[in-house]
Amino acid sequence: MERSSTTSGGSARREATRQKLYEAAVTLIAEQGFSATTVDEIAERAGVAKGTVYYNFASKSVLFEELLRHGVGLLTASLREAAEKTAGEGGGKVDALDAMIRAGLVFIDRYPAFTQLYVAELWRTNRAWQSTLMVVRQQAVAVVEGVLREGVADGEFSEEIDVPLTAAALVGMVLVAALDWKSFQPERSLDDVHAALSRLLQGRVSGRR
Amino acid sequence: MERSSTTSGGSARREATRQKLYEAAVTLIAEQGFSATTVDEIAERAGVAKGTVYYNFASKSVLFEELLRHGVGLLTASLREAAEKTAGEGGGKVDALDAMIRAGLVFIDRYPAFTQLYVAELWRTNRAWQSTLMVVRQQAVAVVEGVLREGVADGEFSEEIDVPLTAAALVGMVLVAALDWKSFQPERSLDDVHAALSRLLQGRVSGRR
DNA sequence: CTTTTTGAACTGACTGGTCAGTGCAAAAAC
DNA sequence: GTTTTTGCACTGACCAGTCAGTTCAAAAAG
Repeated sequence: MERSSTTSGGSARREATRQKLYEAAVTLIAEQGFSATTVDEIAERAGVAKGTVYYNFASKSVLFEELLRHGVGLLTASLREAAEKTAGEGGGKVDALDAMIRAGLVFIDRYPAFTQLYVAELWRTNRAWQSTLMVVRQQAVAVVEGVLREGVADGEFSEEIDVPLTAAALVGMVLVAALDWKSFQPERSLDDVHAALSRLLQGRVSGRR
Repeated sequence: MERSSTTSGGSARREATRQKLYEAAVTLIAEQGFSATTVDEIAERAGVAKGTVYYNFASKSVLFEELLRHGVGLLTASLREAAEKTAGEGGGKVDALDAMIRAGLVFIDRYPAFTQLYVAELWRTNRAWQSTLMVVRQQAVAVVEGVLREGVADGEFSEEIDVPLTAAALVGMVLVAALDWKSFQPERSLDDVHAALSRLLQGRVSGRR
């Protein structure tokens, strides 16, 4: 008998069903929230019987937790890749941060619903999946913190910066700007948004051009 | 007889009950989300019977909407005051932004639950109070946008900045940094957090001290 | 001053509906 | 032959909203 969770076990067919369920759940939960989304809705949107949901996941919360892990895994990989690429090209840490901002924007552009849902749940307390969220948050923020720390060590960034706080602020800057972009002016191009955030990152806001 | 507070009649007693319900609702909804919070819980925490909730508010959603309006009203007033004060002191627009960052932090420090709940609901779609949220969001962001626009007009900020996007990014920076502060390192002082964000705002991250 | 009336505010048991999760036999896929 | 999916009926808990009745302070009447 299969156990859910780890990536290795499932057959290709099962994996496809799981994927469909993730996709259905992510948009519904992003729109309505976890509690307001019913398992029947998820099954219906995925084009699958309700029993199948429970054959593949132990419960609604477990489905959600695995969805979180899955999504943040993608984001983290993408951020890391961006940072490593600029390092390979001999860019400084500012370039690495800039590349990560872009990677973040690309991610949000591709998976807006996931981002929405993540933000909505992250700072809640007293929820079943709280510990999962903490782990998953740390994974993503750690990549940014890593780059900041290396920058301080290199002398590229001031020693006075507060690494965890600055990392959180940078993440927040990208997150909120991107969600606003998607929600309120979706016609803007990614490059446009990226340019605005780059400018802010590099302190080129004050002072004439 | 007492005659005070907001628009339209409402006895002092009634107003006090409403206030208790707001306070009970804000923490519960911040912790658990709107749908997962029951009216019974809100009533119990407020020390009031369930019927009283419905005597004072037409429905659970209406209670929530009025809570949102109430909270964002406080924030907006606080931001505006901060901006005007620096203007009176002859500070530049960067000082105004800095003062608003501080005002934002003070607000979040005082009402963390409200902030949490606001963030969690802001980017959801298809919800009953969607239009309320939009109005209320615009109120707050408009204050920041106003200062940015004035700064561009004065020549203090580059003409190339994208006002709405930059405003969103600044709000996000403060929001996420503050929520992280409250959630994960609550022992930090407000000044500490403010200093870190100021540094980021003024582009004093890169380059040795 | 005392009694009666009024009505706003509040109460909590109750109702009708919803939903997570179960059970299982049969079909489909592999 | 085994794994996975289906379809559907069922249960038990939970919950938003209702409503008939209670409380009580202040106004009106005596």
